[in-house]
Amino acid sequence: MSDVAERAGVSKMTVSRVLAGRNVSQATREKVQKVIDELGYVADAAAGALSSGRSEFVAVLVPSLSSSNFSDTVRGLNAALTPHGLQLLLGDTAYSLEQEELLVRSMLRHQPRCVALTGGRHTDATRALLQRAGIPVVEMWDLPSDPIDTVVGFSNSAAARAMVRHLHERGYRRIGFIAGASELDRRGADRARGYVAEIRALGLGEPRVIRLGESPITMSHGGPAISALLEAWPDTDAVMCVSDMSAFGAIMECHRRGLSVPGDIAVAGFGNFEVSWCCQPSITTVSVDAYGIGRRAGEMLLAALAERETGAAPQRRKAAKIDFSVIARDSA
Amino acid sequence: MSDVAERAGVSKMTVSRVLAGRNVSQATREKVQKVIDELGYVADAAAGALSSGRSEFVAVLVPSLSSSNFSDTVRGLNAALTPHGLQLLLGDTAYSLEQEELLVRSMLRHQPRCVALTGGRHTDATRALLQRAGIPVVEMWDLPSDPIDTVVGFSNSAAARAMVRHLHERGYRRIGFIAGASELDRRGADRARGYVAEIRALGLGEPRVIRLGESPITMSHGGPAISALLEAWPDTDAVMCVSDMSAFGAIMECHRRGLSVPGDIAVAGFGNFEVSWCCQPSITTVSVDAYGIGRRAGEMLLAALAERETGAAPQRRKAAKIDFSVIARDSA
DNA sequence: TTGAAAGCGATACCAT
DNA sequence: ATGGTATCGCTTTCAA
Repeated sequence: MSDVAERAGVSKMTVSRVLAGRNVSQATREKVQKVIDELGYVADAAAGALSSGRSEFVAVLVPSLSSSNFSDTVRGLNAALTPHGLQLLLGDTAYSLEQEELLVRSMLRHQPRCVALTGGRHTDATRALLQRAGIPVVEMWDLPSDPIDTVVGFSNSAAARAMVRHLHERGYRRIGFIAGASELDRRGADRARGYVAEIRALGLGEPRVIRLGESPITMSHGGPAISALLEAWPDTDAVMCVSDMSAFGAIMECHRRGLSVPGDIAVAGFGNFEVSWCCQPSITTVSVDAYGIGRRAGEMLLAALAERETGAAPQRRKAAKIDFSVIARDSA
Repeated sequence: MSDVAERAGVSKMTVSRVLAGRNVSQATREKVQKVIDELGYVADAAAGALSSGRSEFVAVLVPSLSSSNFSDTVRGLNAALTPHGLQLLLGDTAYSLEQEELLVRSMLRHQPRCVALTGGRHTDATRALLQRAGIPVVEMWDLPSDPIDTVVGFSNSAAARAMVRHLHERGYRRIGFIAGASELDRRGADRARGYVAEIRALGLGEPRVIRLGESPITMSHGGPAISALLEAWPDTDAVMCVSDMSAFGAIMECHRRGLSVPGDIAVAGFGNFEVSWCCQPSITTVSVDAYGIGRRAGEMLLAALAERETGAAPQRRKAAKIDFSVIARDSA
């Protein structure tokens, strides 16, 4: 920057102002910009951050980067935040709260302006870290009862219950559920709990739950899972899956077995992924706006940031409830 | 850090050394660590970067975050680099070279240790910026003739030609190709070119190319595309798709039309995505190890970094050719 | 093994 | 509208 200043015959401060786009006369600005371009000068963000005490980072933690719903959420966050000059610092927790804690700690070193987390469960240390950092936090994809700060999500359990009711209304009575094997995926586990609760509420007998495969649940888990389900409860007439991915895998397995969907067995998914409406038969599912969750979360963080900027009284914590809806298609 | 130093009764330097895990006596280390934990102290990475002149960032640019092959590549990079304390700075170029330039410029501000780009084409300004930065660069998913630095990729054109030959060997003679509408996806365009070249080489008549949909090409593009193809050339007996996603969409459309795959028409994909082997019929495709590309790219960057560390003579630029192979399945 | 001082490259703040 | 100076929090370097 000194170089630029010298060559342009101005002070460093003026160069800094040109870069920030603040009160500088047209003539000076052009003169300085010319030198910047000639030299290919790129300002050092670390120095800027140190000096101003604020970075342009937003820490974002998702359970998996290769799961289409979370990458859609990341796109939403990106869309909301990038125009404001913010840079996402992305972390993949692999569905582990410990990994999340590690990543939060590491990201906090970069003094992010705010943090977006997935889910409503975190280690105590994570919460403490975030508390101490004193920056806006948003939790996504869930509705925790004890939020850290703001929330953008929905009740996974309620969404699953809605699907059970849908299947019940369609006349299905012997409904199974295909879940992941571990409790690491809290949202998946919540869906399973919602299924069980509604099955009980409707008096549909004992829940039929198959737990199979590590998160993220993918297409390839669906086949073995529905096989196991039909083995355990051969008279099952409908299957709910924790995700459209496994629903698709389950339907493909039905094709292989010569079972018609929904004729012989109905299959429902969750998430309204692209495959659910491209698949033949199209898959009945719960629609959740993954991109919208990210977008909304981004907007809430921006609002919180703006609030601090203006020194307004810290509003009370907000929770944005995201709508979900059962989309009836061919498969159930 | 001063706080910690004071409370622990040592100097700032000692605290710094504890954090870096360098020559500090066991007793001092424990004493300092205790204070750090008590205070919940988190070192400021920006200050560290400024002082040491080196960050822990790696800039990574992909055309799309919500495309499973690129997110697999990102996972590979992450797996290779994270254990070395490096932090990915992820950018989504939306298949635009201009956007890529913008992101490179913005990321260079953080003084990344190295850069991973997708594809072999970039604006002149991007190349100049990277040149000036003087840090290791890797280009992925392609084999450019004029690489910036190192390369981890394969020839998309050769891969497409291999698939044409496979279909030819299987007896198909009237082979079409489903591509995206724009040239923005260079790798997709290369595949289309490879298809045309091989069709010509084998004397299979005029190429039959349908260009439809913006990148990233998804499942929903496949149905309309194969419809258009069959409208233009009703006697087509095999279709190659630029991606497994569109191949899947095309197959689903065939089901809807009552066409059997591959009986009435064969369909081949590209990428060996999960859907290609879960789908019924399973999809013949070109297998490319997306995760491996990322992993390998990460390792090459680490090697380049280590080289500079030791001050070794800058090796000549390396290009790692990634294998691809045609996987024959049920659909073609 | 530990400490003191200098400085990394920008911005905030106050002057002019 | 522009410039001078202190300073952000750490690491490097050198000394003890």
